[in-house]
Amino acid sequence: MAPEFEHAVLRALRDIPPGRVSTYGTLAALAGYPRHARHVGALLGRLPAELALPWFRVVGSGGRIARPGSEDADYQRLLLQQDGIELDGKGRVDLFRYGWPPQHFLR
DNA sequence: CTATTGACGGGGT
DNA sequence: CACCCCGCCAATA
Repeated sequence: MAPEFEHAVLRALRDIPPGRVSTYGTLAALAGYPRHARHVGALLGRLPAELALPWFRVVGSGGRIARPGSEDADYQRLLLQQDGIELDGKGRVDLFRYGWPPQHFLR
């Protein structure tokens, strides 16, 4: 992918406030690349751990953690909880409550 | 050139 | 919930 894409996505990623989570699709859009959700996932997947970026604040649509069953998924649940985020019984994040950016437009 | 492959997203049954 | 199907788009085979 173009370096510009990666830079824009990482910038949007760093801008997710602690205690909030965004989604692959939303992050792509925020970065200026709508419809590139899959590419955001691919990028996060190959981020060197030493960069210490908040990759764990990104989940799939519906607040689902990616690749259920994987070690990354378990680790992500832990990091999210340490971030002050409560997961529901099925291990999902309530995006209406923690989603970034906020979208609490009722009626 | 076509086919396949994804840390994806929606919609339908 | 389980599947199934389609759209998406860059990289790879």
